[in-house]
Amino acid sequence: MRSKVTINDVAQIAGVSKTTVSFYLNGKYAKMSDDTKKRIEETIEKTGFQPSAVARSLNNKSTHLLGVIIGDITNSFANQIVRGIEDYARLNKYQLIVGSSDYKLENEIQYVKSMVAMGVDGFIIQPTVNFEEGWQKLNYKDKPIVYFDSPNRNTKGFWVKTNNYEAVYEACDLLIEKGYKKFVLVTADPEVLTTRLERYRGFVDNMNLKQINYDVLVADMNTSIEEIESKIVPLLETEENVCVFVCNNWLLTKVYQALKDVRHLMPEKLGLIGFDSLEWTELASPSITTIIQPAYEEGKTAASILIDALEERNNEPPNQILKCNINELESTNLK
Amino acid sequence: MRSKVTINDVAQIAGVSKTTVSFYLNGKYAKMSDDTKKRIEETIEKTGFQPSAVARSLNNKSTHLLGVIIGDITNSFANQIVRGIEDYARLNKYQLIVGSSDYKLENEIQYVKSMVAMGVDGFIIQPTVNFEEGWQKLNYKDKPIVYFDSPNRNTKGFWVKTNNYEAVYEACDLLIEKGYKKFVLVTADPEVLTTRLERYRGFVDNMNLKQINYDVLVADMNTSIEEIESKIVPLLETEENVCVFVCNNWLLTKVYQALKDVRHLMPEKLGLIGFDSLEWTELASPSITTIIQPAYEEGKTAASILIDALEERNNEPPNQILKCNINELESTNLK
DNA sequence: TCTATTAAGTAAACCGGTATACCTATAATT
DNA sequence: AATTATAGGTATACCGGTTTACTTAATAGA
Repeated sequence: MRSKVTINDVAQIAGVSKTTVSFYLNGKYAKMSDDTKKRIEETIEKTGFQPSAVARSLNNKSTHLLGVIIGDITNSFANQIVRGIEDYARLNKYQLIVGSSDYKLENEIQYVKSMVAMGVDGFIIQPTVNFEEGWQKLNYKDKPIVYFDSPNRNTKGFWVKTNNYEAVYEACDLLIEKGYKKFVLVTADPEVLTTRLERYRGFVDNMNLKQINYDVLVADMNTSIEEIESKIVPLLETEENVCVFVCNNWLLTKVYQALKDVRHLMPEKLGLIGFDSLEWTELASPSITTIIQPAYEEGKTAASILIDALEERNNEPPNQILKCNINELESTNLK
Repeated sequence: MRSKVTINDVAQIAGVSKTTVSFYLNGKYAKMSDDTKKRIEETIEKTGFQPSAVARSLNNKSTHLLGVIIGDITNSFANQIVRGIEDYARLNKYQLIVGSSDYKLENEIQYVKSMVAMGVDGFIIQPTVNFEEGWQKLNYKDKPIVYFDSPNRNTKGFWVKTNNYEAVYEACDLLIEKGYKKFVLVTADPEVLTTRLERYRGFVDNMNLKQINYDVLVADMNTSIEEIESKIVPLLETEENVCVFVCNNWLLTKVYQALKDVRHLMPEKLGLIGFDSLEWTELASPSITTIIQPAYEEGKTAASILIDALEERNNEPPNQILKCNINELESTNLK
């Protein structure tokens, strides 16, 4: 049994050449009588024929496939982005191949290679700092690429980002005004991601300018809760109005646990602010103030930039900076 | 400038026929002198040639692409599953096309169609109740498919599920032993998903057998927090040791909010148990006991079943039931 | 010395579409 | 009546690989 019906089958059954069927498929009805058109239509309906995108791609060069490489799909920020990309892509008849790099260059490169082999039309990537170099070496000159949060100098490179520097800077303004005196920045290695670096700088610049006392605690996935605890809790004995500023979502969870024994001091003696909208930040008591990035919008925007580039619509300046919002809740409500 | 180097370019530069290059690419070195082999190798290295997976797929029929359709990629259970699939797939040189159905049959079908057109080798899907019918109608006899949590009667259909019935049954044993006397089951309509029905039965069977007093509260997305509150809180006046058993993750969030005013009664007068590992359940105070499904493992298992089927390795019986674990935390810690 | 075998390699068909150039019969124009 | 235009349609090359059947020269065996 033939499992798959092809354009040849349709042509034969409808009694026309495959050229005509191809014309029909592409809406080129000019050279076609209404009768022929109807016969083809019926044959397709009857056989359930669906043209092979693979065969199509072979001459088109376009697969209508987008390569999406993010750090980790289980991260809520990342998956909201992906969902944004997906929704926009679907409306424009594109599909997504998705890969998690675990923030490692080698994985990014591996995915880029296999996605190119697969024929993706372009890329959307949340890159690690050295990605640009690796990308240049690969020399895929004709594949457009959109970066998240990491402007690049690549000719064909577009980007979308959020105003990390300003958002953190302004949050610091707010917190200082509220009356917090001593700050602890908790961040993952700022040299790995542009985002982290920008947030770090927004924080440090503001602190230095206003001559506020601060510590920086660099942590990673493997840093234990206890270690974080030991770096923060003792400060509460010697300092007034401490505020902990956590620079990404997965670290916030750790810090929240580390503060277990001193949570009752919030928001007066201890403030806490994090990044991104996690389900629990609003449910916690006290609820946690966070800087919210418009992740879904970022995804949508990235997809629109890429697809516009692919289809050579250049309606608007491509690169965009989206604004973060501060969701002020109880954890920083010092009066 | 030719942007993409093809097998013909390699053949020409290396001074051999493309047949020979193709043999090289596929590791068929039998008909090849060491000298030729080396020349091809060098040419490929120098030109950065990468064979087009699209062209390959056209005769192979295999694209090494898996179609993954889940309810919503932003749901933590779903994205853990996807990550599990991804990791296993990558090791086996498969890539993923991912789509979110929003739990709607029409979207599932739309994705299935476009993924088939794209040439995916098989599917992994978290199906809605009527999916099976829609799938049968499409009649893609040769596309293997793996279902989550919904055994099917489709010849080519494989599945992975968790032991919902047993997990709930055993959790009830534990809670009863702890000393809870009166139970309230909060569930979404059990007739809609197999998963829900199994959990419901595990609960009811145990209660009936041990002749424990229980209520069942059926809620949905639109049920208000107040309504849930009004059904549970009054019980605390008349009953001793009430335990609320919530049967899925999004309902747990609602119930947790509904219990806001009586949370301090936990775990003594009021117990609370939920489903799935939500980030906040461990962070809440008191922390919430949940039954945890091995989502990542489920994804991995699904991928292994599918890929085994595709590569016709039939090492082990394909369908699998994975075990849930109870993560006992403070909310049920009655002694 | 003559035949059989083998090593090394290639021409060409094919996968399922798209696109170009070409064909033919009829209608319209001069 | 002869020429041109047009409607309707097809043959064929091509995209970039894989695979089958075939060729040729060198070597081994009898």
